[in-house]
Amino acid sequence: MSCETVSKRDQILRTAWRLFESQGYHATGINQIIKESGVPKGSFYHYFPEGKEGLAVEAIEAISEGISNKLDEVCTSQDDSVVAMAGMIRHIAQRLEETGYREGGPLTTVALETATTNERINEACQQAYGKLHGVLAGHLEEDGFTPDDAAELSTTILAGIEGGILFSRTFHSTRPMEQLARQLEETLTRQRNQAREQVT
Amino acid sequence: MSCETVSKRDQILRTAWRLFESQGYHATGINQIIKESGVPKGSFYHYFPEGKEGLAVEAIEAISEGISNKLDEVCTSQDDSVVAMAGMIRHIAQRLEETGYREGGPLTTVALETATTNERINEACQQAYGKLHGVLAGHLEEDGFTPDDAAELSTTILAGIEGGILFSRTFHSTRPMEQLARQLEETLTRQRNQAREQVT
DNA sequence: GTCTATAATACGATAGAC
DNA sequence: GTCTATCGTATTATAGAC
Repeated sequence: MSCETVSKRDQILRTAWRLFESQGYHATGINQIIKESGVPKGSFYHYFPEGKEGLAVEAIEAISEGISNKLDEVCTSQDDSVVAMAGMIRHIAQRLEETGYREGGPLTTVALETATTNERINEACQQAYGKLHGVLAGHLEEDGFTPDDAAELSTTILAGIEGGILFSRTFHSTRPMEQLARQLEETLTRQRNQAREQVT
Repeated sequence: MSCETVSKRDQILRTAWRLFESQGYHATGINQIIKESGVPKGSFYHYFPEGKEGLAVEAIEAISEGISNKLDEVCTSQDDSVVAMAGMIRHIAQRLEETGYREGGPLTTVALETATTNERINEACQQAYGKLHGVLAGHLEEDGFTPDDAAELSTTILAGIEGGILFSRTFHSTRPMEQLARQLEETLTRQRNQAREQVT
């Protein structure tokens, strides 16, 4: 049977994703993943013959797809990409709060843990963040920023968000994310208006 | 003998600090720490009866002291705190590059790994980041920002730096940190000038 | 394809000789 | 105070029955 309502493979992937997000890569063991997903160990290695590392790479790719689509969706539904960004940040803050500050930054911890210690996972993280950066920069361009400014701003914005996630998780508070949203909204709006003036 | 040129205790602390910084908390084992610091296992548990967790807390406290002093020093030596911040960011970028993107964000990874899974270490991280935030906010106030603005800006700046460290480490490039420095310099200078105008 | 039992190894921590 | 040998218990991964 290669198909069910939710395949066992997806069940493993989902559980792993959640655990990597809340605990990090090294603190999450295969035993915990199979226990919480209710899948026997043998099946796990049948679906993921490359073990924990292969699982992590696939989980990151799935996460990447999900959050890039989400970001694109939010930015498209709002004609003002700056307002959309602030909304996105507040949305993450809400998710952080709801989960007891365990979930809300799906890649942050794993990316840092593996940046210089696991080449395959690091590559997956680079692709994931690269994709996010591309989506955001694209929307900023559509919104009046020059390509160079949009690219540089995207980096700064994403860095702010990742750092905000770090602080909100560390202090168990949505405040850092809220302050970030307000600051970005203010700064970016001014910066964009300036950019638009130069064009006309 | 409780005193040498560099006590064994400090040697352990230093090695642990470096390994936690580059690999994270969970990926760093006691065995590796004692091996690289050249201290027998028995001695380790003599000096750190609370084991790995106690060691981490002490390492974070030592790190906190070091980077807060460094930040204070840099901000004091420069009469313009905004320029000082940009210099600080470029200094971190240089250290990241020199160490192959292994060192440069001493707390970032550990803080995320333990945010919701280890209360003692999380508290140590809160204190460390709180101290940094206080130092930075103080200098921004001296530099013309209102207390409220200074506090909120400090959060945003530190978040940007932590996120910048994440991206520079992930992409093995100083570019994210360089872009961040430029953006902050520009944005903060404008914001400060506006704040000063409102006073007069 | 599915699952259990187990291998091989590493972990943090300790006991006890010196 | 200093160090070695070792204890349980984790870990990832596999072998082999069904």
